Amino acid sequence: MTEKERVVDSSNFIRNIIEEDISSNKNDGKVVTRFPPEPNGYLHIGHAKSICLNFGLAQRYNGKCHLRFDDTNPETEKVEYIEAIKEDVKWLGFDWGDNLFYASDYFDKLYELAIDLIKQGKAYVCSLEADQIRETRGTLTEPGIESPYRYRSVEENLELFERMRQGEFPEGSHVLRAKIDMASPNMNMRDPVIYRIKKVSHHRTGDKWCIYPMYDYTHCISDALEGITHSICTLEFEDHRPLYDWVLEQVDLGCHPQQIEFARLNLSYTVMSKRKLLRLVEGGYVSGWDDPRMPTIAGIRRRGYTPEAIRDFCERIGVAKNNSIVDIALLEHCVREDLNQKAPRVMGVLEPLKVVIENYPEGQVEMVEALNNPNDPDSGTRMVPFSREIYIERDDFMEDPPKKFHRMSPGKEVRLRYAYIVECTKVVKDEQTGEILEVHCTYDPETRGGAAPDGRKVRGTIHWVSAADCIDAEVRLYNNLFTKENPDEVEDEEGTFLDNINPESLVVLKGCKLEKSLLEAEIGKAYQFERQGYFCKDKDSTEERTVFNRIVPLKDSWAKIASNK
RNA sequence: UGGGGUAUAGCCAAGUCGGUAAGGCACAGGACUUUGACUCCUGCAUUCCCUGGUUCGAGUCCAGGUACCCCAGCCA
Repeated sequence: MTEKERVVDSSNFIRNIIEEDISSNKNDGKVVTRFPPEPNGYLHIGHAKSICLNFGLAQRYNGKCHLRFDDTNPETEKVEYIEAIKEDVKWLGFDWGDNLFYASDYFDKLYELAIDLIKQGKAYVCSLEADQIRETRGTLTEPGIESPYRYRSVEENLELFERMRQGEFPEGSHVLRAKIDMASPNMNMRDPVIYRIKKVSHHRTGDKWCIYPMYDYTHCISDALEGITHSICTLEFEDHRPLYDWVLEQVDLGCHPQQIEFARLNLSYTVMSKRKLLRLVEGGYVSGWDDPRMPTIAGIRRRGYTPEAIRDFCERIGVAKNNSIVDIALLEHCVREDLNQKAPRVMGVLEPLKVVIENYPEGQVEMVEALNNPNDPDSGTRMVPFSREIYIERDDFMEDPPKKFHRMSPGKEVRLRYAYIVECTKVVKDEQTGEILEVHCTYDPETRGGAAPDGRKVRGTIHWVSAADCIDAEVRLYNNLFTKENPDEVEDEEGTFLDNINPESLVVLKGCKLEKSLLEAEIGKAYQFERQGYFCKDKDSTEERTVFNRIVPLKDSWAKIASNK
């Protein structure tokens, strides 16, 4: 383990539990976890926390982590999601090996065990309608009322359940319920439904079944069948733990995993629930599940975030039972830290301003040598064309600059990175509007490469691109999707999180001028545009059109100073 | 007014047997700088939700409060 890794290697309560279990030789010292998504949507960074936790624990303790699709509700699930989820888990850098499972693999066994429960008198077919079941469940403060069907004979239950399976009854006419305690203060224990009739075909089992088991019944048994030792889930399942344990005690599979709950991830300035994410997509507020502003794994990947950064982030946020909202700045920090190490540097001008170097020979082009990554001595150099007409960033020129402005302004010297030291001699403006059209400079031929042989100090260094030798691009700048740390905080009662969408979450820049070497950039590969941020080519790029995404901007202490004025 | 949880800095979060508050992010200074980036220094909780109690000693133990989150799907 390197020094850096040790820094973020902090313990958490789950690791403590597992370490105690290992030292007491519980489960023969083995650790088997699982990541159990329902294939009814795309994964987001909250799932990444769970994936990193479960797979990470397995790695750390030489165990295994299964990928298991919790596919018990065919109405909402699709194979398309299964494929997307697998891809996301792989992209994050985890490997389930042979341990790919589906709850639907266990439908036969689950059915068999349900019959067992009936025979034990622990489950019964209830013929109440859905709202009758709801009405008799009681409230948070009042106990429920027992179903009139609660004491049906074992024979009758067996027969009815079999007929449910055969498809003899319409949806909603009967369910199988566990017989526990209608007066339990825990609502989950008030004779929960464990099987319901759904006459829909399943994406894996086809039309074999028309009854499907419920989560509470399925999940614990699936865990036990797979020999899971630690079944880690989020806080809202804490109330379900007694039911998890109850089911396993009744069926006795010789394995009783321990359910442990932790707090799900919330991030500032974004939303994480499947429902809200779906609304953003369906309402056209974003371009799709992989819109680079989305906190989905697909969005994050397209944006250019790296799996390494995500894993580091998940390590740093820790694991606890506290409801919390993590500052998105931490995620961005992790992305910058990772990209700073590996992203090749390049020059790109986002909002171009033409500069003419008056004393530079017309038509001359010379190649200047630039470092690919000053922070990585092994990254080598590249040659960048320089000529009489170049573009610089509009922000890097001010006709009448404030005190600490170290960039280009009339009469002041500034360095063009890797090229020459220049001095602004003239500003050309539109006579009508006063807009600055171009700037003229002279260069000092003695300063090739940017060094001053006489040792004179030049504070500012700016990036540039040769006008005749650059590519035109569209650059998409992304900002927080919402204007509020907590998007659910709305002004008036009628409002929703959608009212807090940041109108500047996407800013499209056209006519950006990029260093020619970017022509061959592969989609998704991160580059640092020096002094700007990290960018990657977007999949929307074509032969005719180059599109880059801004992954994350560089920190900008000048912007802070300037905005304080 | 039932049950289950959680409270340590602006945001995360560690804190085993009670021994005198880790770390990261953010923020603020400074150094360095051919990226106002990076890196490097420095600062940032006399106090752990509150009130009592036990103790030589309490974030840790005890008692009583308070605040917030979750639960009444034939969703997971």
